[in-house]
Amino acid sequence: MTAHPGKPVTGAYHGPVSACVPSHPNRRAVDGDLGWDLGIVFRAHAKAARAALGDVPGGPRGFQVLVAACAEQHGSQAAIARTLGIDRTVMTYLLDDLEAADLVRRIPDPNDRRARRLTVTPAGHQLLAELERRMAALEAELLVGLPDGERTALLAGLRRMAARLEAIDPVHDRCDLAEAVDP
Amino acid sequence: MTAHPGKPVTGAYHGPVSACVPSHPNRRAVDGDLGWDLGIVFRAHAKAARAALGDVPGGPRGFQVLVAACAEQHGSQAAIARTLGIDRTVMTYLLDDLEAADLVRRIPDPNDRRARRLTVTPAGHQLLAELERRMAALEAELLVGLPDGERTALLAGLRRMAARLEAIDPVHDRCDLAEAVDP
DNA sequence: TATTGTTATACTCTATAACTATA
DNA sequence: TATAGTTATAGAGTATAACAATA
Repeated sequence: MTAHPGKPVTGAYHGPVSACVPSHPNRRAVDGDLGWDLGIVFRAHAKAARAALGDVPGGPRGFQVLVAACAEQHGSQAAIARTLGIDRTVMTYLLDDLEAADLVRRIPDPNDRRARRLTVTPAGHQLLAELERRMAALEAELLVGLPDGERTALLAGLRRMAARLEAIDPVHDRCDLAEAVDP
Repeated sequence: MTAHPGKPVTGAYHGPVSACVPSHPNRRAVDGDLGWDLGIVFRAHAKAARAALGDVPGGPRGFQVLVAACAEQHGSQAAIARTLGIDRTVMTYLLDDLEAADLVRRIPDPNDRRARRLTVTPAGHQLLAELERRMAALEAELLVGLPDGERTALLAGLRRMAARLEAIDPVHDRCDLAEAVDP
């Protein structure tokens, strides 16, 4: 079972840009305080996801690994770790638990005896289907209250933004944006 | 100076809803994988913010406290901690550093001898102005590439969503959404 | 020499509880 | 009894470096 990590993104933070704070009188409502709203929405999603995936071995990251292992059939640990932007040492702990729960299996790569290919077990596929239902429900629940038009606009905007950010600087080391910000 | 916290939200995580992974062939592009995109955008902002606010005593949270203390003039530590959703023990460490840097001051509340009111020093105000410039630049930089229409739609959608989530369950303990998600 | 996967260690942040002093 | 603020302790999570096996 190991002692390892599991769930990242613990909790609070992120910053209001305007000189005031949400629900405060002199808050600048128009400028769309990206950082603050983003933080609220992100944390709401993260918290709901943690709750919904609580029984999955590595929590949300275990789920991610499951998803990625399913998508990249027989990818190596390292490949999948890179895809997800998680450290390979963390991947080891994660897989220890996922494998112990019979959700994935590490199979020696015949072509490269250093590597191990990941396979999702039948139980893994079954759980994955269940988890995706949960996540879809969760997402729908989060978006309740947004008119259809706004909802699609929001999702489209987020997708485009995410795509651009990924293009600039894939997953892990993302350090470019800082330079653009200079006194 | 203390040993204290500082920067939360360390790094990776958050989950793709679809059975696949970004930039992977069989990814469902239309459903707008909220969790995944949200994670990318959030982390990009968080990382840029950490870099931009690196010299501020508590990092992004120090900035937040500064902002809140400025908005809620002479609010008590506890009040501001509640506003920001940070623990009062963390607030202590944060303020130790902010006060040591002469950015805020703890002034005994004459009406309640247990409480201390926070005041932003002149140096604090000056720094705050500078930081807000940086944060605005950062936000603009993040949104580059989004057509004007999409940008306002995205910000509006985020704001509405955040407002609703805040109404459901203010800042800290946000545990309702989980119930809506049931097999 | 570089890479895959593993393990061990140290460090950072957070959560909890205990304590003082007021109310 | 409850609250404001502080302090100390233990825990979860991360990052780093070192290692063995292979390329």
